[in-house]
Amino acid sequence: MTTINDIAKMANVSRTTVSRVLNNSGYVSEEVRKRILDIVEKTGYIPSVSAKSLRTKRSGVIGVILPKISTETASRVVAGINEVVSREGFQILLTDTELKKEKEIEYIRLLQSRHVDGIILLATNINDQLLSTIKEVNLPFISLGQDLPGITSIVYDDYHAAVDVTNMLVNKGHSKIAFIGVGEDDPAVGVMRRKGYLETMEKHGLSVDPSWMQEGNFSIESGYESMKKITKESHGNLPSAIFVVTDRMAIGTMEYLKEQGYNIPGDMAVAGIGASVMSQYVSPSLTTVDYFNRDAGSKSAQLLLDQLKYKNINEKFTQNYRLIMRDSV
Amino acid sequence: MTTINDIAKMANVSRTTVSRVLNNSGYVSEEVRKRILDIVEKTGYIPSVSAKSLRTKRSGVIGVILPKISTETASRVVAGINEVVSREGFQILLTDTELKKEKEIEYIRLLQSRHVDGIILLATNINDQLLSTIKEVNLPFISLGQDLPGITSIVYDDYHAAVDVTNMLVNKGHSKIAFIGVGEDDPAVGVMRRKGYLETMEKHGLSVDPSWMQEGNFSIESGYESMKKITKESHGNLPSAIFVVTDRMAIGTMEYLKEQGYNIPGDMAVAGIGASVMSQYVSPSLTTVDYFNRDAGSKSAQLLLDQLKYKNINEKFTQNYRLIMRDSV
DNA sequence: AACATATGTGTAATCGATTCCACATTGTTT
DNA sequence: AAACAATGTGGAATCGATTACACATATGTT
Repeated sequence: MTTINDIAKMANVSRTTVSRVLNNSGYVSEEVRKRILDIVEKTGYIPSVSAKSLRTKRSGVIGVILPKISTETASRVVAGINEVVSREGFQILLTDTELKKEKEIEYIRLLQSRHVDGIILLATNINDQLLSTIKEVNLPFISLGQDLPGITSIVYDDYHAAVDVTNMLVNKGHSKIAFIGVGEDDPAVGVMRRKGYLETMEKHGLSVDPSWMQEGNFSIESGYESMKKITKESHGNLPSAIFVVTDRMAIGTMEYLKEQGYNIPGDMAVAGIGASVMSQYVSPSLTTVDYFNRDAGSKSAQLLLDQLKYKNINEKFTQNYRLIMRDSV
Repeated sequence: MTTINDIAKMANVSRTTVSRVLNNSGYVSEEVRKRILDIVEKTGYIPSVSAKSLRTKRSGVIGVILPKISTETASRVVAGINEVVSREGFQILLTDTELKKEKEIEYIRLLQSRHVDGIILLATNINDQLLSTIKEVNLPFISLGQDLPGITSIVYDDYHAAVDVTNMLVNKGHSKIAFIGVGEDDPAVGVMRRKGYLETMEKHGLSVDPSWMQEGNFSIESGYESMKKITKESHGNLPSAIFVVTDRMAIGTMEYLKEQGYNIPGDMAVAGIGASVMSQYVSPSLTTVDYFNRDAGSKSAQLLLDQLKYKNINEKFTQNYRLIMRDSV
């Protein structure tokens, strides 16, 4: 490896001067600058990031903590983040909690030790230990998808999206609307979407049979099983529409229905959330909500970079969304 | 930030001793070890990775270069890589070339300057400059998906997969089989899959109308357009089956066919490669080839770690695959 | 008892950059 | 012509770890 000292020697200057050229700081004569740049070019010299970051306390890396790496949402968000940060010469250090809560905290600490310049967390839950860890590491921090108190958060409008979907189903003439959600430890997906559904049903004076509310775990399979449960447990009091809180589970739901010979949307209307590519190509195509994940990713990244440059702002942002009407309703 | 010096002072020892405790090297009395560990625990001290890696030349990070971050293949591969490396305490530094070849080289250099311990590259092409750059950085290196001469590569068996798909279509009674491929600068997807198709057609003595061979760019849209071209340009000599080299393009192909009122597989059989989740849920479900991307990812990671520990092996591995018969054929 | 070996700890050099300070030269202002 | 500012360059400390080497003490072997 060639180092700054090698370059200095070759150019017959001190390493101070080389550093000045490389960082465009201080005075350097045009002649020397050119000489140094030529040598840098020729040797393909690249400064050691470790040395640089040891000295400057900045690494040019931002840490991203994902609940699950191989999901469409995650990869869209990462693409959005990458778009912004790479433009400014930053790199992404990826970590995957595999949906285990303890790991969120563990990875925050780990990223800190790696001197990342900031962290973007896609949390799946909220707890005190998580919050205090975030406070402790004291780094520019963005929460994406969950509203973490005291921390800059950019959240999806889960409540209103759920309200809109439910209203839309009601407006289409449905009064018996079922719901497949996820666990309540996830405030965004588990709590807010369910709340939007329940309150809208109530507002319209529509009753909800207990058997109509099932809980999945984000997988296609769990959507399939939940739908099966509804048909089994509702004893003839079958809903005419179902609101499933994620596209993947909605796909599973549709699979079961199709398998059982139900017509979609004739016998049962289905709506999801997520606007996965798949939702467009299943048949019938799935009515869903687009959360603009990629935009959410770039926005988080932008906010993080802002925090890095200026103050530690603590603000809340709500991402907007769009209901996509398709053939499943 | 607390440093090793702070810990040393608090424990009334030299930083050498602290380092020994932290790295389990050399002799340290049980008493001192305990004293130090207690302090480390209490202060939440984490060693600076920059300092450590400046001194040791190892970072605990492995670099991954992807052609496109938000694809199913990429996220599966990354999941596989992550599974293996995180188990050994390594982190992933992600970069995305956005399908631009120059960036592959640029990122290799960049990862080098970040002192990554190794690199996994998902290349989309091969050229001399790329090869020489890889030689120069002289790091444990794995190429996934392309066979790079002189470099440990783990490749998909594109040729035989294409042969199998084509044979399968022939065995189903098709003799007029079209093909949608990608550009030839991609040796794996562009060249090998086409070769498998052409040679198999030839072996069966089947002719290929020039209009039956189109080229897309991996996008769903380009599959749609290619199919449109085939119907337009074949002047009545329409194929009865089509082999599309990626699932996404195959989905686009099916879209066009369905839109035009063709029956799949009655009027036209369609086969893809990739086993995307989507392929399972479109209708009709798509016959495709499963490349076990996740396994390929973990295998690459495992090989990289092996190289790190032992020698710089230079071997070639061929990943196996599986033809999945579904309803589109 | 003499010597070798094992155990425990510290000193100081080192990794490759950045940056404060000093110093020299040149140009500008009074 | 003296004083001052602007420009250009280098010396040396520094960031926070690792590690070769030296040294002291304890233990074991003949």
